[in-house]
Amino acid sequence: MKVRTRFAPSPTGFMHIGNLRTAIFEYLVAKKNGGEFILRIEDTDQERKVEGAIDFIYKTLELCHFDIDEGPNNPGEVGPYIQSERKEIYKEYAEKLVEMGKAYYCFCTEEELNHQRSVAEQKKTAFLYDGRCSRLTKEEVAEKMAQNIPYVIRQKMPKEGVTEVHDLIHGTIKIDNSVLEDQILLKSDGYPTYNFANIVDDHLMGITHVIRGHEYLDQTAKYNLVYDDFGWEIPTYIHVAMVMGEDGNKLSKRNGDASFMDLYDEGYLPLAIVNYLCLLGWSPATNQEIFTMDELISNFDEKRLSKSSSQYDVKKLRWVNQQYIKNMPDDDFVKWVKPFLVSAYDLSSKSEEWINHLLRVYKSHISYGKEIGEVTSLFFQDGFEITGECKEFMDNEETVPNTIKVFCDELKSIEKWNTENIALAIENTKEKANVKGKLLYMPIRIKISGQMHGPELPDEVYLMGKEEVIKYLES
RNA sequence: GGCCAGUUGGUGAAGCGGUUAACACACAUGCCUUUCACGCAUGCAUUCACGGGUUCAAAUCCCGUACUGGUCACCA
Repeated sequence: MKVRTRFAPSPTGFMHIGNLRTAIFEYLVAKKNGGEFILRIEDTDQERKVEGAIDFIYKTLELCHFDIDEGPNNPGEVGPYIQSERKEIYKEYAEKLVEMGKAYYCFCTEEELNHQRSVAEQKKTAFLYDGRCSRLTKEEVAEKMAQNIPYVIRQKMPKEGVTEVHDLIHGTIKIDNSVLEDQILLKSDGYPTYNFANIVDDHLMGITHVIRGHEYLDQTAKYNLVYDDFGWEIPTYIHVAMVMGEDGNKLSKRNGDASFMDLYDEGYLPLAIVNYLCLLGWSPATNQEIFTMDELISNFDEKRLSKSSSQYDVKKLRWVNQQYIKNMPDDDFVKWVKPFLVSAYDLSSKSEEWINHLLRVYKSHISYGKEIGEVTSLFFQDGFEITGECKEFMDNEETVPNTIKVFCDELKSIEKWNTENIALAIENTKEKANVKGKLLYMPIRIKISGQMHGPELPDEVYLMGKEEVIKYLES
């Protein structure tokens, strides 16, 4: 049987990093087995629906290089792929269960249930729906229907025994049936509950591996009971451990960097994010850490997924991202970072050539796109003060004034402004001023930038521009 | 509160009864360099949440305790 996995997000216009990680694992399981990856939109909660969210999901998955074999925008045989368009299907299946005697109509109102719930709470006992509507006679049901009393469809759950859940990484889990409530399959608005829609869709769409967050593990017993009632084959379950925030708590939207788009906007490369996310809760059999998508597919092994949750760590993400940056050809790098520089500074007076030179110089200095702004700030500052260590150096070394004077004269005589000639000017200064090492470089560096560090001096001088440098040297 | 799962250094983790407890990030130090970054080198868990048991031998198997997380909706 062909392996089919699915990614089933809600259309909220927001891609949480934990969700994306689940999608990655789903994608890898499918592709590793030569199977198919399906996108299904779970919008049974109409209130949370956001305009354009489907395109947003497609865009995100495309950025991450996931090929969607079937989905709302590229349907296959088993559509529709949007749950709100499948409303009738769920109703049909729910009613089928009623006919089979495995489910029943329930006319209890929410108020009644809430009341019962609060009574139970006062008695400090767990509340489970008592199943009173399952005892309604055919006639009573017909009568209530005729009166148009709103109803839900509930599944009859066994009251005794245990239900076993087989999970690929957790093994067999046993859930006591006595804790299971007669679950609602179809809501009074005619929409299915999330769980029921999931089961029906997964079966009808031929999903073979259900990969989802650990928080669904307990609920899986309820799933199995529905599969059993229909006589459907239960899929392979893989419950992946959750991702925690850097503070050890669950990731939340509040935490800005928990969003894929936020990371993307900050200049993290989608494939680097995917790569990093894979390493959270999964480890390859070898020590390799940087993978192409193809390598990920061939190396992935769901049996090596971790049982315990892991913490999101930006520092490691930065490192992974840096590896990707390092591996980019220079031209690609320039093309990619430029927008981040553009959004940080006004570059209207700068030439294309200048910008490219600057970006190349800083390629090994940044670990994410936005960092380019911080790291190049000395070329965009409006003047500076020489303080602290720098001032101390300038004041205490006798050779400083002369070195600067000599270098300044050398620069003035340069005809073609390029790094080679600047390097030559530095060479000449070394001889004429008879200084070398720190005493040669530092005075210049400090005088033109107010800092003791920066890129290679010829590059720094070059990028600063002749006029500007001479202005600082003579000040 | 009931139930379910998890627990190896600051972080991600390997480990599957006998290893000096891999590897990576981070951190520290050193080298390289005019400096920063890059790169390179070295160091960083006497111990695997804790307590008991099984065994010649336990991070690895069993039991209990603690802690963490999840779950108990006409939300997904």
